[in-house]
Amino acid sequence: MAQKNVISLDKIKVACRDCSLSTLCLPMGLRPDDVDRLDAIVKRNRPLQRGDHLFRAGEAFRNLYVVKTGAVKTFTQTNEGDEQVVGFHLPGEVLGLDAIQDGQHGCSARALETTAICELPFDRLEDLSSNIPSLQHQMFRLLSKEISHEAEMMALLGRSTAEERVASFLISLSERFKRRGFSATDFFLSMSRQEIGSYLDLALETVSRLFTRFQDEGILKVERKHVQILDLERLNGMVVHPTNVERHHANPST
Amino acid sequence: MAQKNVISLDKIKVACRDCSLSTLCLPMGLRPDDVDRLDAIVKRNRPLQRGDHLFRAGEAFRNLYVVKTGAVKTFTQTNEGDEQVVGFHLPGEVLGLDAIQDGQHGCSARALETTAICELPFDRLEDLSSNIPSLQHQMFRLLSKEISHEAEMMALLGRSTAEERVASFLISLSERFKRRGFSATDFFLSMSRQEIGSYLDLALETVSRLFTRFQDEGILKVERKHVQILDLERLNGMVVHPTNVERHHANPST
DNA sequence: CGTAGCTTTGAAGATTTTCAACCTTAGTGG
DNA sequence: CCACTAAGGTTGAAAATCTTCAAAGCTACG
Repeated sequence: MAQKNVISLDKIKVACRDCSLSTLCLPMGLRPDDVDRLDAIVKRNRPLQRGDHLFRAGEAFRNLYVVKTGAVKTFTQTNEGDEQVVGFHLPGEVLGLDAIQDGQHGCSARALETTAICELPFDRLEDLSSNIPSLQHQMFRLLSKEISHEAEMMALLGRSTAEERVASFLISLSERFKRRGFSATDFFLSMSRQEIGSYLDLALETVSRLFTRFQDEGILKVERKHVQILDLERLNGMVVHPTNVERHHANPST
Repeated sequence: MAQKNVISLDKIKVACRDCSLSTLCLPMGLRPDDVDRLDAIVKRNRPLQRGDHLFRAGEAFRNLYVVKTGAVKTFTQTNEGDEQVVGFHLPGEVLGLDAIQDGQHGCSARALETTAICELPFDRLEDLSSNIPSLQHQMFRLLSKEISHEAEMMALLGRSTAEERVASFLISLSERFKRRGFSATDFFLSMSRQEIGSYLDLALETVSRLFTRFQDEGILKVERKHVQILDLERLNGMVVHPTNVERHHANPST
């Protein structure tokens, strides 16, 4: 036990610097000593292999998880036995936020490839947040960000043709890779066409066909899991963007 | 000023008891004096009329809002000028949680009918949360609940035929009315077919047709905005429910 | 090298949207 | 009090989109 702690204390800091730290702290700085206090509660486990579960629907909620490297999918299963992909989680992104609510995971999470994870015991995170106002603020922002992100996803699933959905999906991946320092135009999909389809509510064949079409149109180069975006502008042009400015058409009440 | 405060102090408590209180406090009790401290920051404005804005996309975020009576829709506008309904908010439900993230509202909110609202200044709520651990916990739960709720919505939009979507929509309304003490089987829709369609990503005609069909099948009685659910069981049977138990089919990794 | 698991592609079928017309209700003003 | 209008709702038919079913190709792994 003691030994494990000694070993992990160093590792923890390293782990924290590149995952929980960037997620929880960077957006609005904590004081260095507060960062250390946060570091101290982070746990880092051995990497997950492709197909390993991070948690399962119905399990008790204890930790938030931050993806360090690799990729994770979250999903539910319907009473008809098939899987519904709820989300894909890339490095720097947090899982488990939906489970705070009732202390139980509402979906399962599995590694799509070899994946390193940081573990944040939620009860300790709450204690810490009580004592560090700026951490509390970060936590609120983190949760809020997740809400915004899902609202965006809904808007995407909401107003979209298959073309728009696949385009949005690729743009989303591109932006998320970019934010974490990877190439925005050349990356590998860690998920199958099936999983993409489940996520976007499209048949896997439709996803495949769209990839092919985008390639024919010179927008992409796709070779199985390897995607290169050749014309990001045209891809962007396919999706309907929400504006922040409300247009004034006759207001029913005034 | 002084007079306004005197007047509002009483009103506030009443307002709080039936909106922010039930949302923020009831799920896991705060101590009575803490409830009073929460009460003290709640503001209550004059009711909104149908069509009035509660906030607009792009505005600075200052407050969370709790619907006391009535109904509110949130929506964005696309660069093509049409409106995308993001959510409907019934009594007891909270708006604005997505805006904590970057201090700016990402969608607009408008009253669908005459609506009373409680206003919670977020900065004061944060201060209070720092000092009242159980309130902080409630806030985390509240945010998490919103995430879960949106994940559910995504799952709904995700794996659904038009029939499932409309059925789920009605079930959702039914449950939310029930939770707040209204009839679960007899209610008025405060939104138009157009708005329902926008929310569910269906043409308004499709929504209308489904209502008609459900009525022909004896599941509903619909007369414009007035809906009666005659066979909730059959309605439930239409939607694919997520299970909490993950089925074991061949695990790709083991 | 063979098999299993993705992926791609084609063609038929189902669902949903679009366009258009018509109906109903509530509100307005003659 | 009634006709008129505007907004929302319903209904039908054609067109577009997406799914399903089926078959075949490709890769990776043992």
